[in-house]
Amino acid sequence: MSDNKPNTLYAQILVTARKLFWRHGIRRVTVEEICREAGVSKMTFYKYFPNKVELAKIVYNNEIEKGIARFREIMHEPDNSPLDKMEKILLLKLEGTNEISREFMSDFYDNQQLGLASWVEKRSIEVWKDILSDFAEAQEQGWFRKDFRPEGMLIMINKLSEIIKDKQLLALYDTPQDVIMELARFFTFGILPREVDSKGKR
Amino acid sequence: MSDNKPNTLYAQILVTARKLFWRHGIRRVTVEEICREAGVSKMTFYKYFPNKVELAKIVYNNEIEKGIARFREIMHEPDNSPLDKMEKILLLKLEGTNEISREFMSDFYDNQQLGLASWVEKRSIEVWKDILSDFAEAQEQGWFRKDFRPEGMLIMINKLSEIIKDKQLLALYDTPQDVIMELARFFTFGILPREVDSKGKR
DNA sequence: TATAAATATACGAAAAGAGTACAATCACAC
DNA sequence: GTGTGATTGTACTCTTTTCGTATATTTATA
Repeated sequence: MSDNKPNTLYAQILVTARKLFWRHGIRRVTVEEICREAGVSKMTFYKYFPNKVELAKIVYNNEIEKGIARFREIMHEPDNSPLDKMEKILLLKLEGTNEISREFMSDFYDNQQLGLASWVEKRSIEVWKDILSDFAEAQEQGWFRKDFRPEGMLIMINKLSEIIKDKQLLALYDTPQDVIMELARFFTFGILPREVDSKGKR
Repeated sequence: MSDNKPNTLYAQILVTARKLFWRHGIRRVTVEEICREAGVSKMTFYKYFPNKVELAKIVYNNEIEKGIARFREIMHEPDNSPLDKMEKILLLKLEGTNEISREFMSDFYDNQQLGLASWVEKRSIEVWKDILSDFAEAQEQGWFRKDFRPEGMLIMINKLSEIIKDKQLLALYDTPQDVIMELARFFTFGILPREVDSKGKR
């Protein structure tokens, strides 16, 4: 029924909605506007999506899934050293490929009436589990210290991505990439099992 | 009556409105939102401004005036060589200090009903005259070729500011500033009266 | 304490947005 | 060509949002 292949009307609506939601959030964007921008009639919209909020959920889900995919890719790439992985994950954050627009998210949380906040809550627990299992796997393979707790690491990664954007810090280095490399190095060698320490060098 | 000094409620509303209009345009922003963000009651809003559209006009005017002021400053600074002036004007454009948000402007033009488009039209003719008189003055002082037409130059400056942002061009130079310098040099020496050519060097 | 300024709340009127119905149109297989 | 399903455009109702104002209350200040 709902053709989610690219170059379909379904997809057109989806990318248009993402673009608009990203810039202005959900509440500021109207269904008619999405239709106009996507070059699609309102009837077609309601054929594929029940309403704006459900569309927003789908957009959100797609984005999360894209993030996870990229993340998993990095984690499972065998040629990556732990240092490489750390660097790439931080880069992912920095580039914002993995980041969801503030305008978008604040609408998710503000409109409590719609129950979006609790929905995100539930959804992010699933994602969390997903990512943690990846870390656990990596841990079994000896990528990380046995007693290292992945939960804490995820929180730190988020904190780190804030640090990366810090202007004062940026002023100390030539490029954002340099900051990332520095942080990744600093971070990684505090996590690695001692025997693997040497492997992390590049 | 309408206290337009900073740190007044009037000014608070103005800067808040500008911020919101800049990001989302006029139609997406509500009066109540401006009030909430500015920490001001709705009654106070309507004390100082008749309505949202008039507020938008004031925001627009202020911005234009700020742009003209900076422009005039550059044009009248006696220590500036023509090359310097050109460079600084292009820089002004690049930094976006002088640029008005697209979201904002498109609302001005789209809502034909409100007559904003024609209002902007009228307003920009005045501004145009203003700037052109500055150029004429500069021309009398021998900054430019006698047969040079300032109208064409303004159009070219706008075109140039687009060129500056061109990514392919940026790739050829180390920094945007380099592009500007190059363009300013190129542009200026085609405009100067021949006798002044040497003065333009730096 | 008097006075002006600002706020909070509530309200009716107007406008915008959501979602649906239906006839007209388009695209394409047969 | 004809028929079929997908898509559009228009028009409409119903709901929500937004506007602008009225009124009573609070705050700040001289």
